[in-house]
Amino acid sequence: MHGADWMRILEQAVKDKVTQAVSDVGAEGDDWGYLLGPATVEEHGDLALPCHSLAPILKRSPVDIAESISSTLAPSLVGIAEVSAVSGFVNIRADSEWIATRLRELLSDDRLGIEVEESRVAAVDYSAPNVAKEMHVGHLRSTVIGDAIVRMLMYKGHTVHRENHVGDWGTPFGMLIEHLLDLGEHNAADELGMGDLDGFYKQARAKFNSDEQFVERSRNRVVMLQGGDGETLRLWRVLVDESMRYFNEVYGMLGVLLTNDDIMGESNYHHLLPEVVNRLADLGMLEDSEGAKVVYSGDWVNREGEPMPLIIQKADGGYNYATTDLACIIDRVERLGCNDLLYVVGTPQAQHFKMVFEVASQAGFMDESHNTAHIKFGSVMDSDGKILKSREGEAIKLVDLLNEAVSRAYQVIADRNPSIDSDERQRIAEAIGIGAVKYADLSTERTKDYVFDWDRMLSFEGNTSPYLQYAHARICSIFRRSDTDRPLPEDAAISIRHAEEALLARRLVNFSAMVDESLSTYSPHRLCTYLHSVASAFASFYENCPVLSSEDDDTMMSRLVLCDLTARTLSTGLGMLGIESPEQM
RNA sequence: GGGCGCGUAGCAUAGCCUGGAUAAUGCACCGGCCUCCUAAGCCGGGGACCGCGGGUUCGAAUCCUGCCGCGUCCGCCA
Repeated sequence: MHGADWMRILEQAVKDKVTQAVSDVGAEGDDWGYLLGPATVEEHGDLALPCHSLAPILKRSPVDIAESISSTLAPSLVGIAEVSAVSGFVNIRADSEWIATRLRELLSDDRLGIEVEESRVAAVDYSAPNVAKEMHVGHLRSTVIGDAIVRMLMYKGHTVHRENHVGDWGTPFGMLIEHLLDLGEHNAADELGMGDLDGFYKQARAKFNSDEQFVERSRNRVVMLQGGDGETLRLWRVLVDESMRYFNEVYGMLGVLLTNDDIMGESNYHHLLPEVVNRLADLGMLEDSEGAKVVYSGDWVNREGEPMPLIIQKADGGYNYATTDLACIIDRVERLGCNDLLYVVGTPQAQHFKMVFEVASQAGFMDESHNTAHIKFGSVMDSDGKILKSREGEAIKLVDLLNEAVSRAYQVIADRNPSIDSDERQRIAEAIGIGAVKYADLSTERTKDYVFDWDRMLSFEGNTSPYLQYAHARICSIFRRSDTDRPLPEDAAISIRHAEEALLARRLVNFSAMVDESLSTYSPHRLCTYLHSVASAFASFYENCPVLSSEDDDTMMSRLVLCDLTARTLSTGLGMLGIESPEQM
């Protein structure tokens, strides 16, 4: 297990010696190095080697073996780590001096140890709001998680295509366009531009459910839209543009990277849909089912236990979302040259994506060199344990949540730090309020459902982004008060003497490993957990190890190094999560 | 009915992929700490049959299996 703390650099430094020591005690043949892992009990050390599985091979007790290995290993790790044996475990603890040297390396490294990887090309499909529908808290997850993954990939040196697969096509648009006409184009555009998407959609839906004439008009309008009627397309464009204007406002508030350049709505893949059908037909994969063209793949079955197909083209000639998703794959592989196809989409679509990926592979739209991942996330539930849907009318608008978060943050700053003027206060309130909302979503394991809790989203205490930002701001405050400029001298002397210094130093040295762990599993929450542990270690250090009033200049400089690295680790880490790090709060 | 996922202190979560020592964190609760670098904080404390039962293993929250509960998906919506 590689939890919140995994001292990868120590593992790399000692691995060969450990393997050697194990074989020296007689366990030859296999490579037993894999037994080496993070110590689960912090007091025992940084790394541990459990010797129990060697016992049957060596015919000795684990305690005995651990002691043998320990005494062989200890001399070879002088200057790196201390070795001890406790109840069948060999424990390895990095020397303070060795860690100090690692810190000095980080001090002069802008990337804080995070390596640039061989560059891949990735498409990250995320956010994907629906035109003329309100963005509610359910959209937050995809947008925020996707954005964090994009930032991590970019930091690691990959080329990333952000793909905002906006719902801008399909049968509802007949209804929406007719409603637009009923309201009067100008009025409707105003309403949409004001961000009252919910009202607009619900009114349209209500008419559709009660007015047969309206239903008829809507149907006709869909036909005109799909037939490419000029005026209809123009009206459709109004809906899309007004909605996008509103979405961009929300993106701006949220501080995500998405812009108009990233919009690749469903309508963009229109021209590829016949191509999908043709290619599948040429491969002989298409079968007829009551007039529809479908692909049977895998062993999916429906309610009746019959094989379940992926529908490619409906009997009426229309296309399905599966077809669009296949077209996307063609586009991303062939036009964009992507290696990684990542979809930040809710868990309910898991089966759909499995089927789509399967068909795409079979059809040769992609091959073994392509990595697909459905980065699924759980649903936001209401207090009854039911999935939260905008249609139900109870869902909280995302903008309202964000505004509330900012105004609460504004109030807290006014209470705690009245010296900050109101412009600056507003700017900081946005960083803190928005950060808190994003962090609340990012910090929990993404596949789990959770019940929406207003207070949870708006909390500024405990494992929240304000806690991390607070640590950062305190450090900035220390530097403001000191007469030492950053960046600090590269040859600064570092000495780790107190327990609080040692704990903080250990955390700092693990940053790059934790970033890699977080990205490799597409799990931003791991980075959150790690950053919280850094901030927490800093808070203890801050209380117990005075910096500016240290006993001597060397101690002060050493502590300033810890402060500097902590601040940079926090701001870099928060930056990957799309959260700002104000210098005061 | 079948597929997938989830179940860890009062609440909310991490740990599960890759098995290891006393199950970690936050909120809430109890007790301490601001003449001292920002108390959005720190220090200490209580609180858990890791859903239930089997199995594998020297060792299981973690792997396998059965059951229970909840969620979600299951052909022309996306």
